[in-house]
Amino acid sequence: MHTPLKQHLYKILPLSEEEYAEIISYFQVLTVSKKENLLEEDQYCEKQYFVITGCLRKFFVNSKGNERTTELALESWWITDNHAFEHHVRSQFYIQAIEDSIVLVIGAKAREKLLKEHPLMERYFRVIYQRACAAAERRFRYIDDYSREEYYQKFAEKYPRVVNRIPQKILASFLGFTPEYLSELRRKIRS
Amino acid sequence: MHTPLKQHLYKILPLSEEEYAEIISYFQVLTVSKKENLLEEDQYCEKQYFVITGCLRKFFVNSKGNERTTELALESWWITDNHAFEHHVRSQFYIQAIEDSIVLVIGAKAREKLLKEHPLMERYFRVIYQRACAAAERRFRYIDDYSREEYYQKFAEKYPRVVNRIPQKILASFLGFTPEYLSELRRKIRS
DNA sequence: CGTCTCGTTGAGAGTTTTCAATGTAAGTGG
DNA sequence: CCACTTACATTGAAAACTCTCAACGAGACG
Repeated sequence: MHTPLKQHLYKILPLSEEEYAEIISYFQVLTVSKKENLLEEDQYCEKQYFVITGCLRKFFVNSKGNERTTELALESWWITDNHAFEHHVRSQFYIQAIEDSIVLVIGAKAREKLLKEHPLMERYFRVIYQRACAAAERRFRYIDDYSREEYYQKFAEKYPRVVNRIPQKILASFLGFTPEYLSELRRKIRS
Repeated sequence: MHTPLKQHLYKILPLSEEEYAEIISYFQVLTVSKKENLLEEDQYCEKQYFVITGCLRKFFVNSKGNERTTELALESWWITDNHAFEHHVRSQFYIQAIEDSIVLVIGAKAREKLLKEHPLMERYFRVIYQRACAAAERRFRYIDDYSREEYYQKFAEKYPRVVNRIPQKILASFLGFTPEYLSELRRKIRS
């Protein structure tokens, strides 16, 4: 069950089996079904999630009442509301399962203890966050570089698994436009 | 000269004066004048920068030949192309001084050594990157939540220093629209 | 079989961009 | 310090893009 996290850790850190076993004991397994929320707006975000199987998303409800997806997390991705998590303030986001999923959970206090007891894990999370930053930087670049149509096309080429897996409504809200407009783009591309 | 970094470090880590002195020895001071590039497209990005005084930006040239600014770095901010920096590939970005600036520089190899000799610094960078992620998440939220007009207004309220300090052309390219449209918005708001 | 959500379609309205022209501020060399 | 040059900011009109709204069809699920 913990295998994906184990592999993820080993790719970044040299760990003994013993140390790995101790580290993994800080995590709990959680099963969530489709559409279930792991976090809701106005709640404190005390946890960080690592996706074993399935798919999560982070979204918020905008001023017009529409859901806007800001992040997708597939297998072996971390997800949380980092701002709320670090500063212990209420979240402005929801974290929801797109599919039935299995995730690993670690609470804020447990993570603090983990980092204290196993300083190597500082390196692990440093690398994880550094990569997340790099991904965000490239995403800003993409958004800016391409028209919505090109952006959708590039995304579909690069992540066909994602496009075919998640509802178009969610994909549209992630790419930054309306479902109707996404429909129009798809038709345009088809012909 | 190193004071801003010293304060930044001390806010995150408990350091002895000796350890601080060793750490700081990994950095070099660099003076750049307005419009000077610290990084150019197609170069390898071997360095990471910390702004002491002045202001830097990261931008790229899009398919239409326009400059799009993806990141601004004022005093006590870190900036680099994280993707190119980590993977030792050529960058798609420029890093340029908006004003005459003084920055601290650390190279990729020096940083690896620093992290090895002073594992505490893993924690420092973990926190830095975690905050950068949180900032990126909130930025995605803002972009999605508000119309361009509202986005500009919110930004101007929140960062008046920035708005009054940098050329509108750059501000427009950071906020994601054309300078002409920014002009129009400003007039609209004025009246 | 109903019910609900999701995806599609089309028309009209609102937004943002493009392009070209003008005005203005700032930097440079004499 | 002035004259010159260049880059930046503004304006307006037309074109392009994207959204809203309302309606319909298809599939999922109880």
